Amino acid sequence: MAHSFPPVAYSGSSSTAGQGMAHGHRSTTLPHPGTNLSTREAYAPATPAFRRPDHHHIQRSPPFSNLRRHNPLSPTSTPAAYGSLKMDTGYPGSKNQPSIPPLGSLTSLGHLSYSDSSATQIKVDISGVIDKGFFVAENEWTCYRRNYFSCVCSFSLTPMIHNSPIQFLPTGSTHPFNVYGFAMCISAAVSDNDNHTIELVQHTPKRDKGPIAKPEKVRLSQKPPQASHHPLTSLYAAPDGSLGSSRYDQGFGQPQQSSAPTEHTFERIQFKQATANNGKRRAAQQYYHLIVELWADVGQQQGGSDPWVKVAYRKSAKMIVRGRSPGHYQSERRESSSSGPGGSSGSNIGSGYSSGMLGPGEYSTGPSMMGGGGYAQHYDTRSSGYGGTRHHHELTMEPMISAEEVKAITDTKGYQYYPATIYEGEHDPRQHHHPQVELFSHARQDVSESGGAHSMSTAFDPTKVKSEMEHGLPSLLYHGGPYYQRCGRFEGKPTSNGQYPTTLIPPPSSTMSMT
DNA sequence: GTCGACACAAAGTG
DNA sequence: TCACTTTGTGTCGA
Repeated sequence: MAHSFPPVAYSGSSSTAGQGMAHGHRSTTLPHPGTNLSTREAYAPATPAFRRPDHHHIQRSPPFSNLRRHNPLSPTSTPAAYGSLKMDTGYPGSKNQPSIPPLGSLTSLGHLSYSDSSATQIKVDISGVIDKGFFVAENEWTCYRRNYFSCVCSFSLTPMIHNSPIQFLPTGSTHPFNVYGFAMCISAAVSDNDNHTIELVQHTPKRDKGPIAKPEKVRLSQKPPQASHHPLTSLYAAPDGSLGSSRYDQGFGQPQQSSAPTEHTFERIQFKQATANNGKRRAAQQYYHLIVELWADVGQQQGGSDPWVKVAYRKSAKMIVRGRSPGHYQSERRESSSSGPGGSSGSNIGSGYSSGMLGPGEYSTGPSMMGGGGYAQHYDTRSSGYGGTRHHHELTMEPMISAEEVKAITDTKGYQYYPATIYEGEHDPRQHHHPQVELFSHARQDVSESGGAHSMSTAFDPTKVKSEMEHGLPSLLYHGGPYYQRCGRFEGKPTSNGQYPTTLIPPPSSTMSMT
C-alpha cells in the first residue's frame, strides 16, 4: 500500500508526481460551474428509469467526475451532493442527502496529555471523509466492491501546543508512552464483530496491471483545530509551492511543513470482500464498517519492533459492499420506499452500529459525527473530490439530514448515489489543488519534504512504483476552486430537489471547524 | 454467490 | 481530432 510506493518515488513535489504529470490533471478538475452537461448527462437519470438513455452500453458511473460520466446504473454517478451541501451550509428546505457514510463517535483507547508540567489533557478528534463510491440503496450505505472509494483522514489535538512533548496512557495501563509522532490508517471490520477484519486494497491507476497494496499507516501532523481556511488562500498555501499537495495546515502561523502533512487521502481503495448475503432479504445481511484509526509512534517503548500504538478510531456507518455488477442489483432491486430493508430506515439501519453510528437515514447531530459532514459533495474525487469539493470544512456539526430528507432519499427507488464527498472533519478548501499524485495516496506524504509523512509500508517495490507513477496517477487533486465543484451535481438525485448546479458555497472561512 | 481476470466503453486531457 | 489515461462495469470461468 501506501508503503508500496515509497516516498522516494515521489520525492520532489507531490504535486506532480505520478502520472499526474502527463495526464494528471485531467480529470481532476472539476467541471466548472458553468459546465455544460452533455445531453446525456443532462438527462442522465438519477433514477433507474432513466438510466441508459441511449447507449447500448451501460454508462458507467463516474464516481469522480462530476459532470462527466454518469452512470446510470451505478449510483456513483449520481450526484446528490449538492443537496447535502446546502444542508451543511444551512440551505433551507433542501432535501439534502448525506453524501457519504458518516463516521460514528470517536473511541479512545487511552489518554493523551502533554508531558510538561501542566500535564494538560489532550482531546483527540479524528476526521474522516469517505469520499465517493458510496450511495444509499434501500436505505443502506452501499458501494461496489469493485469500485474505488477514497477516505480523507486528519486529526486534531486540543489544545494544540507546539513543541510540547506528548504522552499516551493506554486504557487500563499505568505506563504512559512518550509519543514521537502520529499516523493514521484505515481498515474495515464486520459490523458487530470487530475481530473480523476485512481487508482493504489500494490500487494504482493501472489497476490490475499495477501493484496492489493495503492501506498503511501514514504519518500525519495534527491539524489545527478550527483553523479557518479560505479557499482561495489555499492556493498559495502549499509549502512546496505546488499549489497543494498534501495538505499542510499552518495552524496558528506555525508552519508544519517541516513535519508531516496534516491530512492524507487514501485513494482507490476497495474492499477485498463483499458483504455476505447481499440482496437476500431473508438472510441476515452482513455489514462492514470502515474504520479511521489514529496511531501514536512510541518508539521502542513497547518492547517490540512495532512502534505504533492505536490511540483512537472512528467507525463509519455500517455499509453493504456489493460483490456483483450494478446491473445485477438493478434488476432485482426492490422498492424500498421509506423503509429500507426491514424497515430499516430508522432503527434497523442503525442497529448495526456499535458506536452509535447511524445508517443512512439516521444521522446524529453529535459533533463527532460528521463534522462537516454533509457537504455538498461531488462525487468525483478527482474532480471535486479533493480539494475542491470539500468545503466541508468547518461546516457544522449539525445533523446531516433531517428525517424528512432521509425519507426523501429513501423513497427513491433504486439507489442514489451520493457522490459528493462527505467531509467529516474540517477540511480546508484551500487545497483545491492537491497535487497528489501518488499511486497510492500515501505517496503524498512522502512527497513532502518534511519527510513527515511517509507511509510506513514497505511492501511494494519502489521501482515498480515509480514506473507506475510515471504513467500517471492522478488522482487526487484538489482542483479547481472549491467553488466550482459544486457545480455539476445533477445526477444522482431522483429529483432535482435542492440540487442545483449553481450553488456555490460560501467560503468556508467563516465556518467553524468541527473539531 | 463470490471473486479474479479480461475486456470494453465513456469521458477528460493534452 | 486523436491518443492516452482512468475508471466503471459486463462477462466468463473457477
